[in-house]
Amino acid sequence: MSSATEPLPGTSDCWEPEVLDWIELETAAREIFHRYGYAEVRTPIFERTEVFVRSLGDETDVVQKEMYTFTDRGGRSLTLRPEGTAGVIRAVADRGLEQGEEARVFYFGPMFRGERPAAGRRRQFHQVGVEAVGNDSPWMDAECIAMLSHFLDQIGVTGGKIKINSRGLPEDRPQVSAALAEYFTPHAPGMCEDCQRRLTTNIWRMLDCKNPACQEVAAGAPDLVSLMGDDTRAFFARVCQSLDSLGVDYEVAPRLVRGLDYYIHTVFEITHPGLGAQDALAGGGRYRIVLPGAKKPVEGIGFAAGMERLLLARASLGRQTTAVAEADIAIISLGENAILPGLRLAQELRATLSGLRVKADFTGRSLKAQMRGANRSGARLALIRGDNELAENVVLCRDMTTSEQQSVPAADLMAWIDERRTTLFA
RNA sequence: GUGGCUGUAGCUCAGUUGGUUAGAGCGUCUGGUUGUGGCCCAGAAGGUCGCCGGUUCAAUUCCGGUCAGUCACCCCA
Repeated sequence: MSSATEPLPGTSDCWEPEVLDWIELETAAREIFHRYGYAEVRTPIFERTEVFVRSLGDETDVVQKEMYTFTDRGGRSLTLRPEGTAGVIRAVADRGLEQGEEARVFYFGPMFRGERPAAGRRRQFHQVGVEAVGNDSPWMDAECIAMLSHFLDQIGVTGGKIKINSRGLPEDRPQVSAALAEYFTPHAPGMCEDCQRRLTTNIWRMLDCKNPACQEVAAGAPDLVSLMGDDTRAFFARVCQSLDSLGVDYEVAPRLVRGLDYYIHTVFEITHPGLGAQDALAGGGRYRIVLPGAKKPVEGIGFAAGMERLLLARASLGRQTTAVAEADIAIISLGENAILPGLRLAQELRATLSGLRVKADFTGRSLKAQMRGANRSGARLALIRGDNELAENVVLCRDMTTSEQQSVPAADLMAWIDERRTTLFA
């Protein structure tokens, strides 16, 4: 409403208790990925523009129309990261990998794409991702997908569907594209405008058009993997066999195409019915990236999951966010003389009774008003002092649950609370 | 970037077939005798009816534009 204070389109402010869901998600991600021997990495939120252009591919939609790119004071073109992989690969390359050395890392943080917001799609969104860099093993792909599945189970996002496919190697693509062109060209007049355009611009995309008529045509398209080379087919077969052996539930999706150019071999995606039109929870695959100035490409496997979407999917399963009280102990000071002693008492409590949340009221309002505030804060114990208590050197302790209260000598207060700690703040 | 729907108090929404002081519930604040919360009762505060322009004697109500939200397309997490 008040546009001056509203966050920009596609961005939002996040408050407790939602913040607690995010922390829980991050904690679960750390716990799971550490279990697989991955280490957390934090890379910058902006990079030189070429890092993304070179990695994602200059023809991709992300690069062509979705990046937040700006020129800095030194005249360099910089870009707010639209995804996590490119920056992580740059960081791994910068640190250097010995021959045969692997880097297994995970990350989370904000990503930026200048798209029109929709359900589950924001301009600033957040991803949790992993990258296993410096390997070319199909078993690594299988473990990566299994790890993603494990992570989803752990955070309570059930009901997702894992779809996998192979994009083959660059050398496999000309023959696949040719076969697609041969198949689609005669059907093109009956397909949507987008697909007629894709016939020349991005023929692979014709496979996953959502237009019903196009889907019907695409359903009869040749099997891509069967058109690829022996090694590619063997690689993909190994990935599938490994997943079978691990008991991971997945399906091969011959028409799964992903939008970034760096993918080779295995690509995968997890969709979830609780999400709406943007139904991808997570996506990833094997990639080969050539960084600006690098001689050799870096190969790895990874995925990224949209954190907003993970939370949406979990909410769609009926998972409630648990509201946490603001405070365990409320300190109420009546009259000006009591305010500074109240401030000091709060500090003493925080120092002595670690883990308890203490909120002091310095408004000088009526007892009634301060009690109302204490109640609203969820505090289980109210510590009240006015001139009378100060004169007698006691603190009036009120149990907000039972409404019982008693005067406790100030000198005994810490011990008094500590004794009741488990019953009061269970 | 394109299209559909929406835009009235902090929140959820009524309402005016265009006509003086725009309503409810929830929330907030104060009070219901001296210093006691949650329930109840009473009262109060709080709105340029998103913004700009047009039509009209008169617009929050009609029209246009714009901004924002939302959903969908494109694409992706």
